Order: sequence, then C-alpha cells, then structure tokens
Amino acid sequence: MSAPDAGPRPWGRIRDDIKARGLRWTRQRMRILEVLEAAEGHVTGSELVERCRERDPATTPSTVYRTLDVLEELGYLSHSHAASGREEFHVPPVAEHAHLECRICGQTWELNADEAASVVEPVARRRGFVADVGHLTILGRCAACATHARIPVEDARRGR
Amino acid sequence: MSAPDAGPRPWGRIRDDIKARGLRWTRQRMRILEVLEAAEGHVTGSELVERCRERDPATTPSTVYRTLDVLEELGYLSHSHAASGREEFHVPPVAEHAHLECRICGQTWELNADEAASVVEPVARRRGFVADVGHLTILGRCAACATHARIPVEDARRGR
DNA sequence: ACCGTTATCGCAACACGTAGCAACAACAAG
DNA sequence: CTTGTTGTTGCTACGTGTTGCGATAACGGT
Repeated sequence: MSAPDAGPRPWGRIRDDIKARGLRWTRQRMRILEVLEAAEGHVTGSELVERCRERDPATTPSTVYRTLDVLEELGYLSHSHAASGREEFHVPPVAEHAHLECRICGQTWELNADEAASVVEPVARRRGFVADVGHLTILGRCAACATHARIPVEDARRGR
Repeated sequence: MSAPDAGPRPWGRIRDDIKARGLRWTRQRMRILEVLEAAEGHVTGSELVERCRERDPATTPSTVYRTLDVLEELGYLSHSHAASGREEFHVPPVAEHAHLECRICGQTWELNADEAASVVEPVARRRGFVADVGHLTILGRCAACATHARIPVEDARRGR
C-alpha cells in the first residue's frame, strides 16, 4: 500500500477521497469508519462486523466486508492472513509491518519496517518483486519453542 | 516439516507409519492416498475433496480434511495459504519451497530452498525464529506489473 | 425540489473449512 | 472367532467470507 500512513489518522480525509472518486458516502460507511476510529492495531474481519452490529444491529456482514475492501483499495487499511487463514486488518496508526507467528505456542510478533525490508530484500534484488510487506505473515517456531519442544505431534495441530 | 521429502514418493511407507503410531488404516484413507498419488505440485483442499468424490461419491469433506491434517502431522504433506486465503497443499515430490504471488496479474512463482532460506535468514539470525518455509507466501507486485502498472484500483481487488 | 444515473445495500445462497458427537469399525488380545 | 478398546467416520451445525441480484438511495444536474 502506498497511501496515507503514519501520523494522525486520516479518517477526516476519507469522506472527500471517497466522493472524489465517484464513490458514495453512506450511513453504513460512516458507521464502519466510526468503528475503525475506535479500533487500533489488529482486528479480524468478524470482530469488525461484530462491533458494527453493536452500534447498529441491522449491519450486514457483506456490507462491512465490501467497505473494508474499498478502504483497502484506497490505501487506508491493509490486511493479512493469520496462520488459521482468518483475515487480520491493520488499522492505522500502525506503521506498516509484517508478522511472525509461532505454530507451537500461538504467539505473534511484529517485524518493523526495517526488519521486514531485510526479509524481502532478496526477492526484490533478484526478481524485482515488490513485496506487500503488510500482508506478510511468517509461520514457524519461535526461539523458545524451537529449542525445548520436540514437536509434540498432537499439539502441533494448530497450523491451519 | 522434517520427514520424508524428495526422491520417490513415500506412499508405500505411509501405511506402516500410520499403524506404527497406533492410528488406523482405513478405506477412506487409502482413497485419499490414491488421489494424492495421482496429484502433483499444488492442490487446494477443495480440489482434493472433489477428486475423492470422483472415486467415491460418498466421500465427506471433513474426513478428507482430517486425513490431510494427519498426513501433514506425519510430515508427508505441507500446506500454505494463497492470497485468497484458501489452502494450498504441496504434494511430493516437490522440494520444500515458498511462493511469490502477484496481486495484479495473479501469477505465482516458487522460491527454491536456497532463495527461501535467504529470505528467512534475518529472522533466524536476529530472533532465533525457525520459519516454516513451506507455508510462506509473499504477496506483492511482480517486476512486470510493478513497473508498467499504475495500480489500477479496480483491478487490484483480488488481494483477498 | 425533482429526476436520472448508478453506486451501494440487504438478502439469500453458496464456498471452504472446522467442531461436536453418536455410531461404527480397525485392530490386538484372548 | 469373539470381544473390548478407541481411533475414525459421517452428520449436522457453525464460522468466516463471497457472490448474484433486485431494491434502494446518493449525488449531480436542472
């Protein structure tokens, strides 16, 4: 994503941005934006749907997901997939970052922009590939689990 | 994953391996193994379900997915998530590899073990994190799309 | 204030997986 | 061969998103 990021949240601009593109400013979108304003860091899609329903029980999931798509296209959000495959949205203000997720203990860590850049540098250099760092989640075993756990087969199950 | 990989397919050993662990060798599992023998490279979960149904219309999705879990635990398979979030299974013989997926043109590329290793090296060195390379998919823009495409917002939609 | 265009909504149906649970059947032991 | 144990199956229901479509409502123009 290349648009607004860092600094105070751009919610105020969004309305104008939406209208400037011939898109429409609706009650539903306002509500979703309100929810996003109250959120921070990472939120799953269903959590956002849930929070919208708290404000207005009539909220429909499809509308929420479609609006999230639009906001992502406009560059105000990004999402990645956790190891479970569920969507995780990154809500500003959060600098763009990637994730590390341990399949044994389930813990996650963030990779800051620099660290993430060093990870994708080889594919950029050798293939000219411009990685979407915000979407990146690396699954594996964290230092602690890698050393003392002997991959207990039954417990490892949670990789999907 | 650390088990059988490369070389001729290990299907013959699987039966014994399963039984040796107190698990059971059933008709359904045989059928799924048959399907896997006939497959190669990447297959999505639902494709595997579909192929099993061709051989036996009575096949149930849950059984297939559970068996895939077991095979993955035993190290005979691995899976990753495409940009769409769908599961992609890597069927031997394929060396362990990671993926690059272009969000503009949808094309994917494989990163061989060496290249993948150079990608995850920074997190290994700085955090002792043992990445599960086979699960890794890096989303972004390929060289061609990155240079000549000006991120046509409508077309980019397919990032989820 | 009214109209026409067309983006957006809400709904219902679908797609892909997962979870709980009762019935079943592998398998080892006798 | 019969039996007991317990891993597996199939079913049904659920969770999380997506898609198609007719009805609705934003918004620019008059």
